Amino acid sequence: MAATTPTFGSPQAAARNRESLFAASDSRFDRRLAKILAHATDVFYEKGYEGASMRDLARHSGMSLSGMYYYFESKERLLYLIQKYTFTTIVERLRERLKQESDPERRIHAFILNHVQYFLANQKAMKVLSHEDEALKNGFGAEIAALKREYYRICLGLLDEYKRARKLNYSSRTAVLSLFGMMNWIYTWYNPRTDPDAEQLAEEMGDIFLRGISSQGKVNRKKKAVVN
Amino acid sequence: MAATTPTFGSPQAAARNRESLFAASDSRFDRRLAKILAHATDVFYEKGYEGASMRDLARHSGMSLSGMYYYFESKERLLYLIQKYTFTTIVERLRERLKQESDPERRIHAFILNHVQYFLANQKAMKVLSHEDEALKNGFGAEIAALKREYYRICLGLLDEYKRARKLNYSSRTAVLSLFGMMNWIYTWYNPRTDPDAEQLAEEMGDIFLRGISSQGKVNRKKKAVVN
DNA sequence: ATCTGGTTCGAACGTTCGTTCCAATAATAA
DNA sequence: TTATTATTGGAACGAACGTTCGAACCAGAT
Repeated sequence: MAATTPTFGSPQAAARNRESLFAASDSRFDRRLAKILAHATDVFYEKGYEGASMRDLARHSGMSLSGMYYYFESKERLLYLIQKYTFTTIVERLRERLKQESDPERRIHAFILNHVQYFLANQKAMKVLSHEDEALKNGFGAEIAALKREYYRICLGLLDEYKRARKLNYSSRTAVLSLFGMMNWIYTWYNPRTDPDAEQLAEEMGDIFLRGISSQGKVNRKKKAVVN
Repeated sequence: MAATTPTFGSPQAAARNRESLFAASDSRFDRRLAKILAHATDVFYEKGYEGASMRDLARHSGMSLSGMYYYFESKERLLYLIQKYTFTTIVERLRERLKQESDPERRIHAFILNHVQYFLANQKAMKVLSHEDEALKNGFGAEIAALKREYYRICLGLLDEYKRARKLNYSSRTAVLSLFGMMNWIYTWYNPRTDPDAEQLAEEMGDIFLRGISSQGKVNRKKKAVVN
């Protein structure tokens, strides 16, 4: 219940970040909050949600421990704000990209490119989103879970489209989740100095995945040619 | 240094689990330790390493808090023992399976089947291994990291074999890590009541992956046939 | 100069953390 | 039985945790 109807330490702070989601960081308050979220993302990235203390977060934000509570009511809500913003943004961008593509195969490529690009451009936030999946309880957790389900369903829809258009028959669920696994695992191994950039990585993964789901039956042992 | 030359609370406990790795759970001590590890795996699975307290672990083991320290010197070492045992076992089983396969494609399938089967049969331990990757520091962490590298290299070798045998040219590194992503992500979504069993899941993922890396160029838009 | 509302922080609250000490108990050997 | 060793747990340690409180500070308006 504290999750759905939170009591804020200060009435000014309360009215602000309740619904604004600080997306439009206009006011002084919103701008400062956005900076705190950015620093908190760094700390969560390095120490994990449980491992990071409010004192760590305060120190990295250049603010006192108690001062933090002027901007959010609890550590849990801080994580929630980070995850919600990150997820909302990636879904937003995806929707814009999908508007411009109609071919089922290209739409899947667009999905993958969007995910990988955003993932690498915001690696820390995306790790916090992927890794701290179970950290939020009750209301907070439910809201993020809903966003996740929405994102999942978009991808599922793309794969169903593609399956119908090509008359294939794979399990869309297994395919979606395998694809998510490929992409979300990136944060555990990616090294920007030695590994390919976002566009190339998206292409490699996209090729593996699309070829993987695109033919019936087992792997052919001989070379193939177009017959029709 | 505490990691490489640990001091045990009790001299009896010290000599035991130092090198035995409790694999051969013969003595009373080893059997009890194995049970504690099993219960601790459950708790780490549900609450994470940082989120699980020694008091949680003790309660689930039906033992007093201080009694736990007779079996291991620290919470960190407890996680280390779980991870080391799990990883050692999966590598062991893999080596046995690979002995029986010589065809490069079948060897990759064997790798995937081994991983997925063990993953689903020991889902909790495998989540603790995958998810709590950065929890161990210094000596403990280095040892697990070495096992991980070994496992990675085995898979890399299999993909290189396959690439040479089929005269393909994908990036083995990206391929390995994509495959690991697919498989290790399972713990975030798998539902034994509704999702396919290990053999079928391994087959689906194996098919996606192998077809994905098996052809050159882009996805063909037409049907294919064997010509040679 | 005073007032007002937004912003900051030092100090402290009560709780929980991992770990230790040491006495008590159970098992085994003599 | 007694002597010895292996195992257990109650109580406590100091440190760290998330959160709260109230006083202080700062800006801009009056």
